[in-house]
Amino acid sequence: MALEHAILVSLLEQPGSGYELARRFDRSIGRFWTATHQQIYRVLRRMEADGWIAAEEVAQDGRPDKKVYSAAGPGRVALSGWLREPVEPETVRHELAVKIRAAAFDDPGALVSEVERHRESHAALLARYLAGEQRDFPAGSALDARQELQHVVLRGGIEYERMTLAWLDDVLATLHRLTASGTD
Amino acid sequence: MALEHAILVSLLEQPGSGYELARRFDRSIGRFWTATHQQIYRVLRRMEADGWIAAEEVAQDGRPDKKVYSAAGPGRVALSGWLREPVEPETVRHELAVKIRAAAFDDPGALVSEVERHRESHAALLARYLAGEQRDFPAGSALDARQELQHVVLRGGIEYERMTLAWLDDVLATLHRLTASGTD
DNA sequence: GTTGCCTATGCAACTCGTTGCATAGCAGGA
DNA sequence: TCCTGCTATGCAACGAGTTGCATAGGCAAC
Repeated sequence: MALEHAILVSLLEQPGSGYELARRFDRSIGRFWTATHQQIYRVLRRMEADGWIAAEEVAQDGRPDKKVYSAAGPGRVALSGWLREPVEPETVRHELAVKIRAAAFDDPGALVSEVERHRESHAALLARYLAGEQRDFPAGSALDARQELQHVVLRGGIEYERMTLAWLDDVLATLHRLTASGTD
Repeated sequence: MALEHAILVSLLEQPGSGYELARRFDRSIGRFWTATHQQIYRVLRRMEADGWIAAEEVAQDGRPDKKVYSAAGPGRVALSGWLREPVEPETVRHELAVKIRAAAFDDPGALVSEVERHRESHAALLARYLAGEQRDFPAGSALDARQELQHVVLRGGIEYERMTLAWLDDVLATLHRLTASGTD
């Protein structure tokens, strides 16, 4: 229900085509709102029909034409209204937590490599976040409102990854303890 | 795609009816996997048809009859196989983060009360987690494998809430800084 | 020179998840 | 007495999200 709003924010930050948006959703925006190109194209058409965004056909040489969208007045009004609505409770889907509880009825050791893979990918993500922070928000630089808000969201991502890494270490230690005593 | 597995884990921990499962998904399991009673009933029927679970009709007095489900052999096998598969990447839906970035194109002050409401509900959840931890896992008690794994999942929830509270304070401070300088 | 990848958009079919409603007996309070 | 709420299950319709496939030109590598 809020993909429209995520797209609007992205188009306000920078106009772009459906394809470009899909790539953004693979990178920056996708950190907190995922979407495939199918969803994006479909929602873009609906948003254009509703007047939330305006499209401009752009011919390119050596590449297919593209439709560049940008946020229109009604879109900004809709975003403003949405901002003032309370957020609906998020639906949680924490598969690893389910697996950890499931491991009690199977071999806890079977989860170790899985958790280690998670640990690696979260460590890599943290490194990327930290590099992005140094690049975009170097210490002591003056930031405008938009940058301040982007930075606080990024700090949230960084703290989330740090917390997750520490927890995964805790999980690994627990699994090792259980398999060590299980094979005694 | 993994609601089946979450239900299986819950039934292995304790057999129960669809209604009872729905209530568990409002409480413990629902912390990391949400589901409505509609989803649960539909999936239960499919799982029974696939032989993953077995149902037993239980007559009650003063209450409607219920069907009590428990995990069957094929269900345990399926769970074991699933445990050994890599988890698919989770789809992230972090509405508040989208709103924070959206606030750059509107009034950041409009978000303050929303973030404060979030803060309160996360503080309440943390308190419940900590109370549950003291109740179920008092310091120095000997735990079996199942309890150890439940505890490490709970510790994850606790650390997540702590991290989130600290971040929400960071968000509030940022919003206040922006509105203070904005109205100068 | 053919194979594979990138840009760019889209259809069709499907599954998953949500919402509203229905049934039905019992318990408790206004 | 009527209204509300709880236990217990379910149908029907809809909307959101996923998956597979299609088109179509250009580019680079082998």
